Amino acid sequence: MVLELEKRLDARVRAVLKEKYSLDVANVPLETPPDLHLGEIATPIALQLARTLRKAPKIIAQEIVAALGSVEGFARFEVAGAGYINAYLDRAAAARMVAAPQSSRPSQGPLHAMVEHTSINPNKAAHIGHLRNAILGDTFVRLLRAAGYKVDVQNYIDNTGVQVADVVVGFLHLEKKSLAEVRTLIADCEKRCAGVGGHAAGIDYYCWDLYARTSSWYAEGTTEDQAERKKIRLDTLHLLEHGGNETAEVAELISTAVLRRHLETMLRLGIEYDLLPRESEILHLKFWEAAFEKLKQTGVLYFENEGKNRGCWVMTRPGTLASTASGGRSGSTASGDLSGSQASGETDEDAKVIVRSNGTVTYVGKDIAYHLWKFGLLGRDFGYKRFFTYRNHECWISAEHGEADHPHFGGATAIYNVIDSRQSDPQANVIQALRGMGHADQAEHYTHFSYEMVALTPRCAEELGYSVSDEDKKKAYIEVSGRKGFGVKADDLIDKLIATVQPLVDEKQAASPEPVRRQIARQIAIGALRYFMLKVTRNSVIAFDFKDALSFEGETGPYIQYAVVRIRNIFRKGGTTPEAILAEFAKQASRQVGKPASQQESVPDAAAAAEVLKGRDLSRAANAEKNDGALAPEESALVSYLSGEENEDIWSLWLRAGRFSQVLEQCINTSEPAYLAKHAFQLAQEFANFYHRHHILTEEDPARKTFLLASAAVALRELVRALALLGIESPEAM
RNA sequence: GGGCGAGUAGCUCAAUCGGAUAGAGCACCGGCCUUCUAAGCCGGGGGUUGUGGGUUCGAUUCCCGCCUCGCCUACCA
Repeated sequence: MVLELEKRLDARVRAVLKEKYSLDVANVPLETPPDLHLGEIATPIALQLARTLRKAPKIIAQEIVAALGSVEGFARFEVAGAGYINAYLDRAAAARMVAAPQSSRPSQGPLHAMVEHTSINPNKAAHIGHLRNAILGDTFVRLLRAAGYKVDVQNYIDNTGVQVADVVVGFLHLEKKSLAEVRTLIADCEKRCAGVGGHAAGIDYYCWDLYARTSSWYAEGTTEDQAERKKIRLDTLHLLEHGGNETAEVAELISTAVLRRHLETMLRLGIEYDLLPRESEILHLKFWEAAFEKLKQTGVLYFENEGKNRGCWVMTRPGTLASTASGGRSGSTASGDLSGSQASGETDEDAKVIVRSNGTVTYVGKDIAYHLWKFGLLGRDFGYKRFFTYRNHECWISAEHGEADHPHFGGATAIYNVIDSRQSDPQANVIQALRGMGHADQAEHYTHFSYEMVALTPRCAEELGYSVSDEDKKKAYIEVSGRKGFGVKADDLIDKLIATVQPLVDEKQAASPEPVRRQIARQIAIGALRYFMLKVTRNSVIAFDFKDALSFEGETGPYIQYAVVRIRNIFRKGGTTPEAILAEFAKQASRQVGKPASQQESVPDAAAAAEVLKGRDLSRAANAEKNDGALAPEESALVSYLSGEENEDIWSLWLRAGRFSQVLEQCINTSEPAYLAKHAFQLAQEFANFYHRHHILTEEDPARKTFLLASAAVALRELVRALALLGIESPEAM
C-alpha cells in the first residue's frame, strides 16, 4: 500500500516540477516523517531545489503543494519545518487497500536468478559460520521468489580440494584405514545417526575431530617428518583432482556422506537446494580448458615473461593502475614495447596468477569457468543425477555421466554468491574477468552477497572448554576455525536451542500431546536461530554468545511468533476466523465502489488548489464529503476508528502492515534481508502495543469490534507472511 | 606498503539518496497478571556518533588528515 502511494506521489510531484519549473527530476526523495503528526510520507524536495530555483524552500514547498491539487489516496499535504512537504494519507482508503485480498503477485518477466549458498567443504560438520551463510542465502531466495523471480538454489561442493584431502590423509595415514573400512565406518555412522538426537554420531562429527587432528599432525614431528607429511598432503590432493584411483574413491565416499549430513542439518532449518555442482565435474568435464581459450582470446590472461610471476598466465587485478590503463594487456607480453604508458613497460608484480608456471590452474581460474557456465557463456554443461529428495522436489548433483532426463540449469540473468567477505578479492577477480571478456551485462548482474564472519566471544570459547590465550582474551571475538576444530557445530546449537525451550513449552502447553509440544519447541528454536542470524546487517561481525543466541525475549524470533499466537487465540476464542472478518470488511468496502473515477481524482484547478492549501485543517471527512456527498455510515465509522489521538496506535499498526512491498523492494535492491527482520519485529511490537490498549473480545460496539478484529487479522496475515520469508514458522500455540 | 570493512548508550546492534527530537533489544531501577497467554505491556536513567578539519540551509551519513580494530593482499584451495 505505502509503496503504491509513494509511486503515485513521486509521479505527481515530478509532473508538477516539470509543469511549473520545467525541471526533470529522476526521482523524488521520499522519507518517513519522525512522527505521525507530520504525516505518513514526506519529501525534502523543496529544500533541495532552493538553490537551483533561487527561492526560499518554504515558498517552493507551498507552490508545489498548491499545484499538487488532490491526489487519490491522500487526504492533504502540508508544508512544515524548513520546507518539508508532508503528505497525509486518506486513512480509510489506505486501510481498505491493506485489507484487500492480496493478489498473487504477477511474475516480473523473465527474471532468472541463481543463488549460491552454503558451500561447506565436505570434510567436517557444519558450524555457526555456515549457518549464517545458509540462512542468509535461503532467506534471500525466499525474497527473490516473493518478488517474482525464478530462482535456482545452488550449493557448490569443493569435493576435490585441500580440505577434503586433509581428512582423507587422516583416514589413510593417521588411522590407516582401508577403503572397505571407511565404507563400513560411514554405514555405521549413518545407522547410529538415524536415532533420536544422534547427530553426534554422524560422519561429519567424526571428521570434525579427525580434520583437526590431521591439521596438527602436519605441524608435529621433526623437520623431515613435516616435509614428508606435506608431500603426502600434496600427493593426496593431486590424486583427488585426477580421480580414478582408490584415494579418490575414499574421498568420494567421505565427501558424499558428509554432504548428505550437511543437507540433513540444513533441512532442520527448512533450507533446501536444487543443484549441487561439484568441483570434480568442473575438472573432469574440462570446464577450465574451455574457459582458458576464451580468456586467452580476449586478452584477459597474458603470459608473464618477467619477475616473480615468470612463466605464469596472469590477469591484472581490478582497481590497479594496469587494469585502468587503456587498451588490452594482450600485447604487453612483448618486452620490447617500451613506448607510451608507464604501466605497459613494467611487469605487473601485483597481477593475479591464474595458471601456475607448472601448468596447473588456481582456484580463481576454475571459478571463472564455473561462472561462465552460470551465465550460459561456457558452451559446456554438467551431467546431472538425482541426489536428495525433498518433500516437494528433487535436488540434483553434478555428474560426468548424468541421467538422460533432467531439468535445465545455468544460463541465469542474475547471480548471487553468498560468500563471506574475506573472499571479496577472488570474487572481484572473477567479475573483472567477465568484464574483460566483454560480458559487461553479466558482470553487472553478478552480486557478491558478502557477509562478515561469525566469531566466538572469548567468554563463549572458555564456556565450551577451549583454552584461550591471554592475547585472545583481550579481543572482542575470536574467529572460528574448522582446521583447529574450534567452533560451535550447527546441530549442537540447534539441539541446545530445542533443549532450552522444551521445558518452557512443556510447562505452558501441558495439555498438548507430546509430539505437538516437540513440534512447537522445534519451531521456536529454529525461529530464534534464524532471527538471530538475520537481525544483524550483513557487514557486521556476529560475536556469538549463548546468552544472546538462546534468548527468547525482546528482539527475537519467538517474540514475533508469540504475537502470531496471541492473534490466533483471539480468533479461536472469538469463534471467528481472520478470513471471515476480512471478507466482512471487504463487503463494506464494496458498497463504496460505484463513485465515478473522475470524482476520485479531481482536476487540480487553481481555485481547488488554493482551497486545499488554505484548508489545511479541513478534516479528511470533510474533504471526502466535498467529493462524494455523504459518506456511507461504515465509512465514516472507519474514519473515526483510524483517527484521533486515542487511535494512533491502531493506525500505526495498519500503516506498518501496509509497508510489506516497500520493505521487500528495499531488501532486494540492497541484498539485505535484515530490513525484513526489522519490519517483522516492529509489526509485532505495534501489535503488542495495540493488544494491551484495546481489548477486542469485550468490545461492545459490534462495528468497532469487527474493525478491531480486522486490525488483528491484517497484523496476523502480515506477520505470518514476513516470518515465512524469513524461513520462520508460525506456531499455532506456544 | 596497498585494498576492503568497521568504530554510535554499560553490552549487542539500527538509523533509506545528506534531512525534522540519533532509535531498538539486553542489562539496571520502578510499576502492571480475577480481563483475548506476563515469551508480554507501561515508565525511568543512560549519547561530545573514535578524533581534528572541510563541503552546506542541514553531516552518524560525503571529502581530507590522524588514532584504534578486523579481514584480504601466496605459483594454498
